[in-house]
Amino acid sequence: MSKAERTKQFIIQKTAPLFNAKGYMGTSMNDMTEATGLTKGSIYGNFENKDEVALAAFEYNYNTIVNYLRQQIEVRTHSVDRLLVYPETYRKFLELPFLKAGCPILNTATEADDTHPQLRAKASAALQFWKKAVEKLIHTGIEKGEIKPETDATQLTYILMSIIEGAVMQAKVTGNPEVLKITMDFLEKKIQEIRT
Amino acid sequence: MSKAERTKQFIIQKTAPLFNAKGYMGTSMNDMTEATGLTKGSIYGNFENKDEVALAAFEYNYNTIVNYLRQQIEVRTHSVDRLLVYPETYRKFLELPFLKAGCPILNTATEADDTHPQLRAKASAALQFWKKAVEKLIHTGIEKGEIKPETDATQLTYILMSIIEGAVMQAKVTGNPEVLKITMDFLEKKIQEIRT
DNA sequence: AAAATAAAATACCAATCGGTATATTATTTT
DNA sequence: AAAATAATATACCGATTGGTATTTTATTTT
Repeated sequence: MSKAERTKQFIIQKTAPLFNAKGYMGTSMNDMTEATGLTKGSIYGNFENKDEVALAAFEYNYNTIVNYLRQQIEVRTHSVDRLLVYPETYRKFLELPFLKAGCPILNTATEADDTHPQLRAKASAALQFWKKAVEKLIHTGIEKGEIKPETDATQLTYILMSIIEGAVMQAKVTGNPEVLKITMDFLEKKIQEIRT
Repeated sequence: MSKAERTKQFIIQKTAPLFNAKGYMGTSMNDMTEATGLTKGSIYGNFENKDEVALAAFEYNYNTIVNYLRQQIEVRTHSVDRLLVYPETYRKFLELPFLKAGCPILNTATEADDTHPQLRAKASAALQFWKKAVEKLIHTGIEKGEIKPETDATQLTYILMSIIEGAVMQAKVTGNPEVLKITMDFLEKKIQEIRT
């Protein structure tokens, strides 16, 4: 890895939490130089513009969560236990350092949907990816005989994703984890119900 | 109503859609003069600063939805039918002009939770108000014998709110109403189940 | 180690940001 | 209608925005 490549990664890693907490519009070049300790010239030597950093930062934030979830899922064998990783993770999201500022998909989607086509596309693709991953988990579970074959995979997937995103938004803005506890309890029960 | 009061309302009405679509940071004073046709001096003659307009705009956006929902609820008599107003409304939110840019609570909450304490507080209060309104609808339904007395009002309320907000976010950013159809179908079934 | 190259810092740019003092125009009140 | 007042427009402010050309400093390659 060249010096440039290392610096590039360093900039992404240092600015990613900023973009997630303050948004694209709310994060200035000055914020970025402060967070990295680098000068504007250095940042622009490694990135074309602010957009490019923001897009890379979203990718970084998103991958951090995906990697965490993937790791948690991998160590479990039963498909139902694997599905339970989602409510178990988001139940405690306020304490997870990389989720403290909330879900990057949610944050990016609401800011960018009417303003930033490139970021919007990335958030949209992330949702599609998430949906397919959960659906596959359910289908594999059915094939393995661990999940009831009559389970509506698409419906359960959409319910899981919607409840998580909606509850995360509420818990974050109110500072009250109650909604998280109640909805994740419900989601866990709903997932347990499809066990064969 | 004085001229000043009328102009104030005019400014709020014209800038409110802007704040909902582009956010607080994304809406500039220039955007506001363009949307109103007024000059900066005129806006600052009626408001202390941009913050005050943004707070009033949120209130306006929020009240628009509350009034719409209240009106839809009022014309129904049965508590279950009243609850069904929520999934029925948000199922078609992409077509409702005042919801085209998405839910103002969702948009404001995700932008302001880490950046703008005043807006954050308003979004938080709006959620609390919504929660109490739905809970009361359920409790009244139980008292009137229209809803099963064993219904967990708080749980159903949180599920309703979370699913709606999560599905709205997804439908908005992907442009695909599928998630809305599936989750609102589920929510309607879930509401029908508590009918006595 | 010297030369060549790559990366980072400095110093600057025009444009836009939110905001204001003052002048002008409408609207009320007398 | 005149005078007083309220509301809007004009013209400006310093600060900050994203971005760049150039110089200085590190890092590679020879």
